[in-house]
Amino acid sequence: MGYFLLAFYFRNLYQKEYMIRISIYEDNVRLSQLLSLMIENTEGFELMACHENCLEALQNTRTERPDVIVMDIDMPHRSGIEGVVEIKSHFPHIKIIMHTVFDGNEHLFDCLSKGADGYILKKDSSTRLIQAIKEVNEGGAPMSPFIANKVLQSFRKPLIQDDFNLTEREIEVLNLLAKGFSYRMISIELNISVETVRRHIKNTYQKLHVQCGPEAVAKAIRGGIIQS
Amino acid sequence: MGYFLLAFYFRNLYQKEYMIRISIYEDNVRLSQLLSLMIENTEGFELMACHENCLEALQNTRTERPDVIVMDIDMPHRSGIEGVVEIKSHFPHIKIIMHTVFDGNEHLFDCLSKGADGYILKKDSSTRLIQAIKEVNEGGAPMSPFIANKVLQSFRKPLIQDDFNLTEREIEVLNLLAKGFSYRMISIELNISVETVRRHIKNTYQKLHVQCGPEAVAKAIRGGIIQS
DNA sequence: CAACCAATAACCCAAAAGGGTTATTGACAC
DNA sequence: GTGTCAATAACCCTTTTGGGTTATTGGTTG
Repeated sequence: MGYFLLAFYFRNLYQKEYMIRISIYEDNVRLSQLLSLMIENTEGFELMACHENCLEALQNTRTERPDVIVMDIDMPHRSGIEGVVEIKSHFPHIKIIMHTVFDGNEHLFDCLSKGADGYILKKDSSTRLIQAIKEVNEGGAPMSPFIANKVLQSFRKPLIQDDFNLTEREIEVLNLLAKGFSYRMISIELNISVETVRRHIKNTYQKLHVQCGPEAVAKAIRGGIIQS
Repeated sequence: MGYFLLAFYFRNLYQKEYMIRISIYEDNVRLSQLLSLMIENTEGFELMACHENCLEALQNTRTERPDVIVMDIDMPHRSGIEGVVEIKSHFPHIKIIMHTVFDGNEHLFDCLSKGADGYILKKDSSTRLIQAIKEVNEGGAPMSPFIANKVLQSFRKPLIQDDFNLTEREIEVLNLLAKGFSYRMISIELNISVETVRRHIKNTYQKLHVQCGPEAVAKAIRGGIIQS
């Protein structure tokens, strides 16, 4: 009997080590019950708790010590995004998957910049969320296809991005200008006369339709002509 | 016999409509043969062609009319990235999945900004690529977990981003400066004296450790103090 | 209530910037 | 071989910019 208990104890210990500890923040009780059920019935998953808001997120996290948090955004009193900020600032290693109906850019990029590790839409199947929890726990970044696409699109530079026909030399000068070089310093740096520097800058202003250095630099950086 | 041929013809037509047409660009012949085999033996996939470089990418694409292109990056004569640019500029609707060993930021964000629709590392299993082709064809954005993570990380703003202790007013002035306003114009806009504008700008320069307008604007935009 | 700071304002002055005009040279294209 | 254009250079002249110094007012904080 003693051996049996010991074996049982070790078996549990062993299991626990490989269990993914999960906490949920979701104000829709029906949904959170569904999620709870699914998680509890998934091998390797251990549900730590379900919360209807993230007022005590920090407290909860300290006691529950989850590996992965599933976080709704629209919750009473305190948005899930605030929860992400708070949790990530204290426990940056804990993975947070956003689970929300919002598919707009606003919330999406807000969450990502605050450190969310995944973004799954509620309209996706619940099994997708289960899969996402595994993915994020293995270091991935699960996203709904629609979301992944938005993210990729955010990198696409507008192809119509004209470079305003600036010549290489003009761009070179513009770069130095943005670094705080005066005309004189630029002329020394490039081994040309100040007058030529002035000439390049004048041409640049005309092409960019601007009338002074600060405006030119702003336009150039925003337009991707000079690196930011 | 005539009926049989007709039926056969229509069956093929019918099938073709639901086939995903795929072209491959890959200079490693052993790998491309493997991929070819896998694609040809996947239901719903139709392999259009395998190319060892993308010198004729445009030509090829015109005749093959693929739905999805699997594109290596490191190929002789012409990099896959150039291929992406060329193909996407003429056929923006064709999905391109990068399939490469490069997992560095350089190539990754270069490809994404040029319009790649997916990014799968070669070290992933080949079945992952097959799955990715399906995903991208359905409008998703397949990425290796490691890559997805890099992408998400690129959104995380450095939390230590100091605002250099600029006051609201100073930021206001800086914004106008970046819009090409002279001190005089700013003073009129804000209904303060030119001297005060000068004062704000002087303080701003000190806080930013810069000595002129263009440099200040560059630093402010890059530091996120003023919107880009 | 003293200390601090943001916002305001003024003065001096030298250096830098910006607009206009003109010109030469070397490449590349038609 | 003529035209276009990038890169180079010069001159003139006015306005703007930027560094230094000093000072007042009102709000916040210890």
